[in-house]
Amino acid sequence: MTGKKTYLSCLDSVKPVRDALDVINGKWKLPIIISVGVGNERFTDIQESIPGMTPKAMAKELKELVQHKLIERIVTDDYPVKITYRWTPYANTLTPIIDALKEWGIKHREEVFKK
Amino acid sequence: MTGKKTYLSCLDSVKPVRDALDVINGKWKLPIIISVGVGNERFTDIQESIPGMTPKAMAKELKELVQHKLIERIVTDDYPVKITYRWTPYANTLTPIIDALKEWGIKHREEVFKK
DNA sequence: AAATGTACTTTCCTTTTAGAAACTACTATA
DNA sequence: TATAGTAGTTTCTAAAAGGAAAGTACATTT
Repeated sequence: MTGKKTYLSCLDSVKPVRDALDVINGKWKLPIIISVGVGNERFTDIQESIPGMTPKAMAKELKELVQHKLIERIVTDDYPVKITYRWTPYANTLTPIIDALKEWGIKHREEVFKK
Repeated sequence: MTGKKTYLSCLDSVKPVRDALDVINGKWKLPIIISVGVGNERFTDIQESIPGMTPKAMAKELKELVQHKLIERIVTDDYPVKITYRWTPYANTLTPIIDALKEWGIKHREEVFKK
C-alpha cells in the first residue's frame, strides 16, 4: 500500500496566492502603492506620507515595484531634473486586494479593541 | 511660511492595510490558512500540503495564527493524543482577501508569461 | 557664500529570518 | 526488536532585513 500523502491538495489556491504574495509581500509595498495612488509623486513626499519608512527602505521597495511594472518612474528633463512616480494601468488591478485588506484591517481593529 | 508637508495624506488607507498585514503577512500564513480551510487538520498533513515549508516554519507560523484566533488547536485526549487544527469562525472573514489574492495571482501569472 | 531642496546611496551595526539536519518522546505496527 | 508515524523542538550557520546617520551631487534660493 502507498501509505503516504494523506493530505488534501490545496495547490490550486496556494500557488496563485503565493504568486501574488511574491509581488506585494512586505511591510512597505502596499503602503507605497496606496500613497502613489492617492497622488503622491515625489520620492520625499511618498516617503514622508508613510510613517516610519526610511529612504533606504523606500528606494529598495520602489525599485521592486518598478520592476514588477506596478509603478513607473518618470524622468522629466527640465533644467532641474524632476522625477515622478505614478501608477501604471496594471496597478489598478490591485485595488480589489487593497480594498479587501483595508476593510478587513478596519474590522480587525474593532475586533481587537472590543475584546 | 510652513514650507513642509507637501504630501497628501493616505493614512486612512495605509493604517488599516498595515493592521491587516501585521496579521497575515509572510510567506506561509495564508497558505496555512488555505490548507486548513480545505480540510487538512494534522500538523504533518498541513506541512506536507505546502511545498517547501519546514516543520520549524510551520510551528512558528501556526502559533501566531492561533494567537490571532484564526486557527484553533484542538487536543483530543484519546489514548494516542490527537492534535487537530481548524478554522475559527473568524478565519472566514479572510476569504475576501484570499479570493482577491488568488484571482490576482492567476491573472498575474498569465500576464508574466504572455510578455 | 550659505542654506535649502531633491533623490537617493553608503556605512555601520544589530536583529531577524531562513534552511538543513538531527533529535525527542511517545505509540503503534510489522 | 526494528521501523514508522505524530508533533513538534533544537542546533547551527548563512543570508537577509532593519534602522540610524551621514554623505553625495546637483540646482535653486536667500
